[in-house]
Amino acid sequence: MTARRREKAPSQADVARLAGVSQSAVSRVISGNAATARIPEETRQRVFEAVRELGYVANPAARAMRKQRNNLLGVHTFERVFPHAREDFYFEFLLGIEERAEETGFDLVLFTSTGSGSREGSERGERKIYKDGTNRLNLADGSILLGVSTDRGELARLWYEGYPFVHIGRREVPGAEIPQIIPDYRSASASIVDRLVAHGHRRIGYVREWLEMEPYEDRRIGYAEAVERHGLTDTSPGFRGVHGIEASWLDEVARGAATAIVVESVRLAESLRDQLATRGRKIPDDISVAVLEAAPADLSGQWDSLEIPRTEIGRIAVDRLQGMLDDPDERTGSLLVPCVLIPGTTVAAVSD
Amino acid sequence: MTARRREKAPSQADVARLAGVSQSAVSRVISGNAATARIPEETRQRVFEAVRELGYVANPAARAMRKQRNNLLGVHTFERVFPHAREDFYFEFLLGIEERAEETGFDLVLFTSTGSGSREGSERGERKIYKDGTNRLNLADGSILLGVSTDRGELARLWYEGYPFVHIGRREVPGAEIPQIIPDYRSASASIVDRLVAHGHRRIGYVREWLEMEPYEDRRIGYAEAVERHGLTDTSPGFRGVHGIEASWLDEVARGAATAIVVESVRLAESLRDQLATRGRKIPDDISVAVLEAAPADLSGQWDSLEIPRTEIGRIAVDRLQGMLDDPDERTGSLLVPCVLIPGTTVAAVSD
DNA sequence: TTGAAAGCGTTACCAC
DNA sequence: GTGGTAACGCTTTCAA
Repeated sequence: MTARRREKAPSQADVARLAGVSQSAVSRVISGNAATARIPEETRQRVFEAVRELGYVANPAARAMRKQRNNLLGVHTFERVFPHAREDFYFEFLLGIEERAEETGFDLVLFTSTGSGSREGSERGERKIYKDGTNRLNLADGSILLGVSTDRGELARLWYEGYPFVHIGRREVPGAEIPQIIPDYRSASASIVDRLVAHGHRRIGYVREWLEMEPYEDRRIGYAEAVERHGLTDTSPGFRGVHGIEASWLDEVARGAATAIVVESVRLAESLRDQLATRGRKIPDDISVAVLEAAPADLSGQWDSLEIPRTEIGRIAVDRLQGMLDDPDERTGSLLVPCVLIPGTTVAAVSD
Repeated sequence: MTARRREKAPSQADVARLAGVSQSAVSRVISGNAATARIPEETRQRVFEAVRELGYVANPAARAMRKQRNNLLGVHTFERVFPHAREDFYFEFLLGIEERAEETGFDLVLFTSTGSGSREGSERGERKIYKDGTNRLNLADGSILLGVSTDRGELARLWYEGYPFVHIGRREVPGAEIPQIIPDYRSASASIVDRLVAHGHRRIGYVREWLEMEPYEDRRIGYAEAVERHGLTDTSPGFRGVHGIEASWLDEVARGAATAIVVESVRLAESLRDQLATRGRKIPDDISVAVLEAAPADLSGQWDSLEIPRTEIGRIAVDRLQGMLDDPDERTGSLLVPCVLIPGTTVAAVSD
């Protein structure tokens, strides 16, 4: 037995010839469009036999061209997928996307060709949508976009051209209403504040990351609104717009300027813990701390934090996109996905 | 600014009309086939302008159909990718595949549509290549297959039909010479034995997993050959074909029946360590142990083990496949990739 | 230098 | 019920 030299895959025409029917009959038998034209069992059998004999399989390119549909969903990440996949950033999103794609019978294209291309070049592997005037995304019926260093101009153009896509994570693009699946950091931040208030805290502080992207904006807005709503005082640098942890402010905190602190990241929370420790203050006995992102439990306990339903968001993105494909008018509307609060061991009732 | 309602993407015909040239001229300008027919700068400019004005981008399906080429590489895993991606099984292969695909300007299709489809159904998510008589792999120019492929018939058929693919990992299919990228477990196992011998061990044992797949066969053959070559004695159950660890044999080992043991997996090595401990025997002081797979260092040290160059194998698979695409006659030949030995803390010179 | 025209493999419409 | 036939959008000869 030897592999057939790949000269030309058999086409419907070949099948038709062998079966002694017309090519269009073959098409109808294979596409199973029984409703339109019932084909006598006898003919069907002849066709199927020829198909088997020739090992015929439909040519997806031709089919795609004809039907303007591929059953292909694109996934465009603005950085390489797999180096990040382990950290939880892309990983769980993709998990959900894959699951849902499988359930709904779509294949997934990973747009890797749009990268910088060099081996050493950018470990970041920054990728562009439009490259030498051609938009590879068109290969797929529609795409899910995610990543950090999103090029807003590309998003705008993509949207303007009417290409069906959704973006995971909020991304503001002037003049374009990008359909987005957004973790609701804003409400989550507010709830965190509510929780602190419920524990009796009235003087609280905020520590922010240096990033100015929308997801952080959302946290800040939600926090600020809740502070306002509860009539709390916050004089922390983070609340005023400074990122990182200021030593002088921490001194004040150690002296009682705040009884609770909301922190944008685990990284900062850990640093905060250490710096408080050097000032003889313990979490949560002296100061309560809550984190505005997903925080794995570690040896010192579990941060009061958020669960970001990434897998679910991935699944939703697929459904949303398919909705857009089915009904091209549904090109609007973003979706807010709630984050649930994870109670930990770092928030306690106010002590004084 | 409002998103263009996606009626019909502009075609070359539209561009031609706007630019006042023929459609074929547009094609030649865009595909940049300057060699065949030099187009006057003036015309080129007119075309490009029309392209920009219309926002024209080539239709990949049509292009693919015409050129019989997609610049798409398929990745077919026989189980879901992402649930496993974290464990090192698929992950590092994909890392290499992605890297290399990016470097060579290919996109990647993940064949997810071929799964069972149900949500609850098979967490395993077993996937088939041929599903209702259609072979989705055809979507890609060629594919890389990996995973625990249960269905060898599919592999045989795929090969017979002449579809270009490579398989990562050795997989024996009667009557078909599947091009494979194979971690050289056989040599690696032999080297492990050599290493033990160099440390003075003459009575050694073997512990095998219950799986009977080729990768394990390779380890067993390599081991057996080395044992033979060195004229060693091995009376262990694993060497005779029994899987798992037999208590009665361990008793003998504790009494000195063997001074070194080669184990197929970390899982078994850990179990072995515990069971030796209950018999008052310590690794490596009393018994040396080496593992025939990649073993992460843990608290109790680093197993003497293998490094399986998975990322490199992923990269090689891409290159190999592209080689097959460039030259369809190169449909033969598998590739053996050496595994390097990782010295650890579990092999010592023989004590008696 | 440029344009006309022939496919590539499917699907879908329309006569028969 | 079935078989022509016209697209789908592109590339590539072949003439002009």
